[in-house]
Amino acid sequence: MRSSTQGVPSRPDVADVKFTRLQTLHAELQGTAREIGPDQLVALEGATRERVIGVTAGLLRCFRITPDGRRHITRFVGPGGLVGLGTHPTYRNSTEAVTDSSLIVFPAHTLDTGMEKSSTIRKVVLDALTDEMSARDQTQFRVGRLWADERVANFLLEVHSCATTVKSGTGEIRMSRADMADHLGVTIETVSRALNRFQKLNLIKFVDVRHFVVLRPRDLSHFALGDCDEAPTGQARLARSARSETHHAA
Amino acid sequence: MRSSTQGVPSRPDVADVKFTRLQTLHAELQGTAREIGPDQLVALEGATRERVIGVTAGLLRCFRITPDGRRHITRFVGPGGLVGLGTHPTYRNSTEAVTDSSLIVFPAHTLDTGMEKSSTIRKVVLDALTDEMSARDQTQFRVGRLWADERVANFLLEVHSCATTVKSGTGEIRMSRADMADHLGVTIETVSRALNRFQKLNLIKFVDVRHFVVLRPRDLSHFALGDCDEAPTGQARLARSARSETHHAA
DNA sequence: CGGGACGTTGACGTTAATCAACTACCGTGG
DNA sequence: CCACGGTAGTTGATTAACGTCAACGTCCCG
Repeated sequence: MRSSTQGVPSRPDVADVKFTRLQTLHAELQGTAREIGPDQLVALEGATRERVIGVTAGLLRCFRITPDGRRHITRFVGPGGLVGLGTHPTYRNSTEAVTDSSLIVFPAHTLDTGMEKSSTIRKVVLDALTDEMSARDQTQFRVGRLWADERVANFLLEVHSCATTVKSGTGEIRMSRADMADHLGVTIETVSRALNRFQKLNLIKFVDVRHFVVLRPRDLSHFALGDCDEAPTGQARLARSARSETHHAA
Repeated sequence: MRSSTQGVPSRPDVADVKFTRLQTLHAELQGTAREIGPDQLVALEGATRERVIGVTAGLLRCFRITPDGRRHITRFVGPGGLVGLGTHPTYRNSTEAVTDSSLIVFPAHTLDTGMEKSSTIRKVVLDALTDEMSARDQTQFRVGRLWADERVANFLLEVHSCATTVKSGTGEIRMSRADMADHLGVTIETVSRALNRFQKLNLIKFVDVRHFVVLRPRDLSHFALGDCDEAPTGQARLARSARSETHHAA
């Protein structure tokens, strides 16, 4: 299913590293496999955190819904990702499948005891938590300080770096426009318009509604500050509230 | 300095729990104390993560700056809070003091070895990471799916719950409007207008520019969805993108 | 061929950013 | 003591960004 089945992985990219972690966990703890279909619920916000869930294939979304019906998708969890880590007694987000997905389920207490006994498991869990935190830094920044177009561009690059089909360089958007919108904190219309604007600017090209090719990666990342390979050109505007000087180091 | 010095804490609120954790860590690892003043740098984004920093007094901000000068404050870290946890080799945010602060500094490797040896330290670190993650859920949601006024209200309630002076019920805003703005993803003007609007609506009253009393907590939390004690009244609007039905449980 | 989910596009209205003036509150030095 | 300047905060006018409303297109599955 992945390049790193047994032997040396050819080029250990991020997905491979995460996937190996999950395999390690499975080897040590003997989780139980499980298949689920789109929109099936995996964890409910507020419910007792009885299970930790690993994703081997497919995609999950973690989300919250406000009393008035707004949905916020905290994160998407793909292959190698874990849901339900930490010591909190309940799930802090609901989680459901975006697409058909394969899971490995671990009872939460086996993780707890496993961490006491095995330094391998300790490392895996800490690394996974650290990764999740890094991802949060990125998404929080994206939603917190970028304009709508920039959010979409930034997300697109994330999708592209994670999910590029090996042969063609084609990125796959595995979720609906509504999912993207609820993750990025904008409306579906805004997502749609941003994407089509990018296409008109020849930054990307849509193969179909869910598959795209990045034509001009550099220019696209100018929109996507923070995932930058390069410094931005000049089209970005200047914030007033940033402080110019930073003081003595600790 | 805090209610839980040695004996049983009178009423163990969130701050106390966190503070006790930091004390435990200090007792086990013998960190070194350190005092710093406003705007002094504690950690630099991208630099090697050599130290883990605990806060005993004051307030820190963790932030990123874009190439074009926008600043995003990921989080504020108050007493009991920790900066630099996890296994990532570098800091993922810069950190500096908002106010005069007292720190305890641990070399990162002592945390690593400490977690291998001591299950107490393991628990402390995991709990701290879990707390940080919960806080991220909250801030990400706040910035991701709330209108400007709602963000300010939500943040105000967080400040109020964490930092209320015991005697008077007065909340203290320990950072500037610019800090609030860069955390909430809005401008200083918008923050200012929101606060003054709340005052005109008799939801809060400002003692001075940094101190406020919540006059009508319930009505204020209606603006602040997610931190709600109650369901919202009717002024909030309905999102289209939330799905009505959730499917089978796993 | 009809219905429904999903996506796109356009017209319009609201929100919040921008620009700009102004006030309040320091600390410093005449 | 009061001018002076610098920082922080407020307030108003204007504009840009994006949400809302609505129509329409496309694809899929019956």
